[in-house]
Amino acid sequence: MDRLYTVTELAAELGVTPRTIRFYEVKGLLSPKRAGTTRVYNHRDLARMYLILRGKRLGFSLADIKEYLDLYGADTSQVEQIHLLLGKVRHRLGDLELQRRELEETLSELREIERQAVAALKEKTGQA
Amino acid sequence: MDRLYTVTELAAELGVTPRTIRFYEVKGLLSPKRAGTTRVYNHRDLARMYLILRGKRLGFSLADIKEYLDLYGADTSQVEQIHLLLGKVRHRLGDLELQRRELEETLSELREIERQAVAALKEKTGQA
DNA sequence: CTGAAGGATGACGTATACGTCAATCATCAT
DNA sequence: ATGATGATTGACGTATACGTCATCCTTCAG
Repeated sequence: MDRLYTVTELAAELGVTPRTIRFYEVKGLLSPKRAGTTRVYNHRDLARMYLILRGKRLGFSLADIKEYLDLYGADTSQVEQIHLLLGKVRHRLGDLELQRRELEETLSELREIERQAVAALKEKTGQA
Repeated sequence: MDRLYTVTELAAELGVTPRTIRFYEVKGLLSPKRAGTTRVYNHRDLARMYLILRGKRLGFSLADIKEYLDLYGADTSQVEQIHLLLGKVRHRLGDLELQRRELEETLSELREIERQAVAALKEKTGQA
């Protein structure tokens, strides 16, 4: 149905403040249509915001995220452009795969701590 | 061999600045011994720094990381303490597992973009 | 027509995570 | 003894990512 949103509505939808959304626009991450001076967001803007927020949860800076967003719908009209895109995509894939490895390590360490805590608990509570 | 380090040496070892390491101390993430007024770091401090830096790469704040570090070697002398620890560990495990899911999503999206780019390239370069 | 609600644009403030610089102090070789 | 080297403690500066007004416009119900 291609709903339209004001900043406030979009913000409410996403659990952020309007200020945040306007800030992202200043930073070049969004560029909504305008009805006069009023910002009007559509489903594409909403989708973009989801990507941005996920990027943030993954610990990326807005600058990183901007580059990442530019990978979607990049210009592939010229072979040169595609090569450039591939380079960037693969670089980012490398970053993410490193992050995943580190995440896995951290997860196992925490699980080990959990295991030890559970064991200690069993002992203390006399469940020999 | 239990080497000892000055701030500068430890910083060089880790690829950060001495300022960073001192800053972490102010924030309560490290507390090296002193020889007079001079900070002296050992292998445990080095290991702690590795954990801190990994935490940063995963996008956590220093405050988060401090809490995380406190999970290692937490006081498990009392059942109550263990329960508290388990709660914190499991909370953090939840966070990390969410992050992993989001990371996987992002990875597949990037791989899809990569796939499309490669396909477009094949077409353009006439490799029908 | 008018006033209240909502949106826009600055401008300034704040927390985090350091960088940079100055002044001081301790130590070690010559 | 001394001066260069390296460490310490402030204090201030900076980039990122917003929060918080204040002020101004527009619009729309009554």
